Amino acid sequence: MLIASRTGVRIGRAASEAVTDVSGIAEVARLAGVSKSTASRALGGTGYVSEETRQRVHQAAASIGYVPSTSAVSLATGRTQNIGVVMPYVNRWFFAEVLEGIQQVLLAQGLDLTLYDAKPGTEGRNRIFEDFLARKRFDGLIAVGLEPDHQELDRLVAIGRPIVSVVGSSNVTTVVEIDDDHVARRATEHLIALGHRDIAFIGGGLSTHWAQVDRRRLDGYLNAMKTAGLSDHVRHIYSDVTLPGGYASAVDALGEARGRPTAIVATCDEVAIGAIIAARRLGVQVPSDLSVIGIDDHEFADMFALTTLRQTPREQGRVAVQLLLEHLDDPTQPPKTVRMTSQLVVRNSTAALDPRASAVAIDGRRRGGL
Amino acid sequence: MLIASRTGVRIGRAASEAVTDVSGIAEVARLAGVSKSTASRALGGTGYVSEETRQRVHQAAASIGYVPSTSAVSLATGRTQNIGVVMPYVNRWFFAEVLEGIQQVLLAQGLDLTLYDAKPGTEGRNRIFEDFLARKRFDGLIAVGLEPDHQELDRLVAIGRPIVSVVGSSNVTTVVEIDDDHVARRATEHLIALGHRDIAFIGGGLSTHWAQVDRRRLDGYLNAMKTAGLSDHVRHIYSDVTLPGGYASAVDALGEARGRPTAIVATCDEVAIGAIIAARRLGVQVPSDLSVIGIDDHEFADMFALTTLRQTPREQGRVAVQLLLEHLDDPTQPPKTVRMTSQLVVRNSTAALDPRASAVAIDGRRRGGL
DNA sequence: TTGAAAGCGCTACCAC
DNA sequence: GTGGTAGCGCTTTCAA
Repeated sequence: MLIASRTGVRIGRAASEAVTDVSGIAEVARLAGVSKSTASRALGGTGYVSEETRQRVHQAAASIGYVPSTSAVSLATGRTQNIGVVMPYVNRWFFAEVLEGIQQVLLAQGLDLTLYDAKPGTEGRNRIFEDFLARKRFDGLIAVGLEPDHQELDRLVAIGRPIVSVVGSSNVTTVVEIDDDHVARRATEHLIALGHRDIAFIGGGLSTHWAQVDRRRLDGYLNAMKTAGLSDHVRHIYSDVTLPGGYASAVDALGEARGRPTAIVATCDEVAIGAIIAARRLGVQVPSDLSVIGIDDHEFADMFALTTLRQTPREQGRVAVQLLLEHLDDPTQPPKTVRMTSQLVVRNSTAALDPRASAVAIDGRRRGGL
Repeated sequence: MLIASRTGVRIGRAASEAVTDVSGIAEVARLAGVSKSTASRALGGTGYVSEETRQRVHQAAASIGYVPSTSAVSLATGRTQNIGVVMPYVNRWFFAEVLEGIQQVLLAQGLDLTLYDAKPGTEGRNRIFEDFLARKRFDGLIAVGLEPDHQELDRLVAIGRPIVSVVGSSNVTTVVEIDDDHVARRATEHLIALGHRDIAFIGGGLSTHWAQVDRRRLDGYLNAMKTAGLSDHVRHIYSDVTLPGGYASAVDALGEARGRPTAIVATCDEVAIGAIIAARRLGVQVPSDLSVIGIDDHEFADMFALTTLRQTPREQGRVAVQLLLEHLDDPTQPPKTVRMTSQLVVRNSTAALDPRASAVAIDGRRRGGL
């Protein structure tokens, strides 16, 4: 096709451009026998147009397959009909799910989605904050798990467009999130209720990005342990917040039977699943030797029979768009925080503590303590 | 805003727009003591401007933090400085990797990325092809594993913008891909060289989307088997092309020792890893009882010691952008096909066939044959 | 209810 | 080298 155009492009080009040229709103107006303004009104649904003209204009538009030029519309109205989405990763379950939720409602609304992949510590991230966002090629912004630093936050505010954060813990923008502290606490309490005492927390620490979320979940774990009088049993296994990260850290931490926790609270399902795979590899039976609980309800959770606290990032994405659109309609609305609920899904990775295992664990602890 | 504007916004509007107005190129020009045209030339880098004026203009621009209006620029130049990316999934390793590769070079080039998530069989996909793409909010398009049907392909061509496909098998657009047939053949040959005869292929079939890629890989497997005189040993285990899909199908297929293949070629690493997890679950030792080879070199491959044929989707994404930009520079270029190489990565999921296992397998086959 | 005309902010052509 | 000026394609007053 392109090859063909090689020989006689001049003509092809000219012709094709002529076709495009001619199919503007002016042509629609001409065909319908009205003025540009009337055509615009008829098409846009704004202002008074007689039903008859409206139909005539619409037919004319349809007949030439009229599609308004987005840049012309944007220039004239100040609206881009486009939403920007900034996130640090797109290759992790949570982020991909949120993105799909966002995309889904944006498509239904006829709005475009411009993606900014702001991976922490990259040159690309700098450029996004320095150059890309300033272009304001969007009517509003959704920031997913961004955790911007001070400077970045300033930039964000400076663009002067409505922003909704998903997992943002921001007091300046509207936020959609779950109560991380509370969720981690419930996860820990589930284990405590099963009789576990030597419960470790795995996650956060190696990676810098999830710091805030991880910190809150760690706090939830610590609070639950403290409340149960188990502060002495607290243990934090540092791990990258990825499946292989959880695997690697768990392989290290679960190697010897002595001192091994009887249960693990993972900062998210990916880490939990990594830990389960590690346990299997080490011959540690889940859940009889080791209980594991996660947070997410990841798409792999079912396959690993993982007990977890379900969150629905896709829904969070949908809600984020909704809030953003509301704000676009009425910019006077103050920022709000929407807390999504989360539900315990019990599968088969957690079980009541085996008395013998307990004895070993307690023994291990004693030895460690002495 | 809209509500407000009805009552008395006139003022608010005017004021706020005035502020925006003032930081346009006209203001830059005024500050630099030159005309708008000169300012434009100085900023755009096009046309003759004395070094001195250029500096003065740039300073003026910097002093007020001038950022050109993208819609105005687009309208005037016909260029959007934006690239559209259409893909059916964003939550699968391959697609996420390609997307990151694309984003990476786009960011470096100062180009925006508009994402269209065209999940097969959804209303959203229809809207993308019917409405969104027709808006041409982009200078070019990258289609990743899209496998459009006839009608969709027509739409694609109709938008009249350059297109590059990643995994597209298209004769109308430029394509970046690996040689799926060849890669699957090499995977199969690796197993044959290790002495395996009962080699099954797992993948494709349940899902419709990957049909073409899967078909090509299946063909590669079939060809290798045929060449080795093993056509009688051919077996296709149908599986969804996901990790849980591979797991579920493998659990079904590997249940009984009799008739169990001694080796598996998976259509991709996700399926391969699913199969490995299933094998472990069933007490089938990998690689002593079962060899598994994949295609991808997925981020989990190392953790499962998976032997695989590496492909680098991120690089494919980068190359796709490069090709697109070249085409944008010189639209007369005919479409081409770029084949990325792929390399065998031997880890520990494949091993030479154990004579005893072979006997059992052959026995099983015999029984099946009678 | 409709049409004329004035921009939206920028580029690019054409004189100077 | 530089400065007018005419659009890019659409929306939106303002009059009619």
